[in-house]
Amino acid sequence: MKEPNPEVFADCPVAGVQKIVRGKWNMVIMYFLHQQTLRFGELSRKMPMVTQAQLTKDLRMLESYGLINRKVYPQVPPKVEYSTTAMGEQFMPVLTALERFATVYEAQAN
Amino acid sequence: MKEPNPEVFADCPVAGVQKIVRGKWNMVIMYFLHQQTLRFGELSRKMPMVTQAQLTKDLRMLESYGLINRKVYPQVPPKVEYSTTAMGEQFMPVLTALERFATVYEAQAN
DNA sequence: GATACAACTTATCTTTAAGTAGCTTAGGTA
DNA sequence: TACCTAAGCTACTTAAAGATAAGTTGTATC
Repeated sequence: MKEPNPEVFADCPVAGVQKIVRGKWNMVIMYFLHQQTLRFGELSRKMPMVTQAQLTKDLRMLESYGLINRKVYPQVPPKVEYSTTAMGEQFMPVLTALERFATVYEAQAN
Repeated sequence: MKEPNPEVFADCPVAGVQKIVRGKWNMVIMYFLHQQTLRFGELSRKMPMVTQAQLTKDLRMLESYGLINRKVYPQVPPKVEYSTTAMGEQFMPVLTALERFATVYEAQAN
């Protein structure tokens, strides 16, 4: 989003990371994992409105973006822990900014 | 996003404004209108990959959220100007934060 | 032998977002 | 008379995202 003029701005850096922000649950996941490392089940219980299938997809997506870590313990039953990466922490200001805006917005909408 | 614990956080303030961030073109529109007031056609020409129908929808959506103004001049052919509202300006930090993150992200992804 | 556990898959269905194409309006110009 | 303009609207189609429900795995306990 550096170039106001070009007709096609495929080079816009924001375009590349927009998917993170456009996923319905990504922000919530990042919020919880920013607070603490969590197992799949723990996270799932914090977000009961999200199905396991969806949560799996979203976690994989965030992992592929390098925002979260996925640590597997070879056990039975399985144990998998999720945590934010350094890059994931860099993302937090976006969430904070949105949260701040939301607060202002709700206050005005009375 | 204030409450880490509750099972259902429908009261999360972010949920209410998430739609703004989840629209594919809303950020781009806000970016351009933040720079200057623009007519529909001018904006459309800056975003040639967006059809007029879609642009109309998105502008109406942003207007309904109170982020942009729509000023109609009763002329023929019609003239309509779009600009950001005070609330719209409050939204800018979100875009800035995302832009900053995007820059860091692209740099690392090399 | 049946049931339970955690962390998934897989398949299918529904919803939402986005894209495409053509129509409209009212006055001005060729 | 026909065509052009700006800023739409309408109807339709396609694609993407999300939701639902059931099945899988390998131990371990009842």
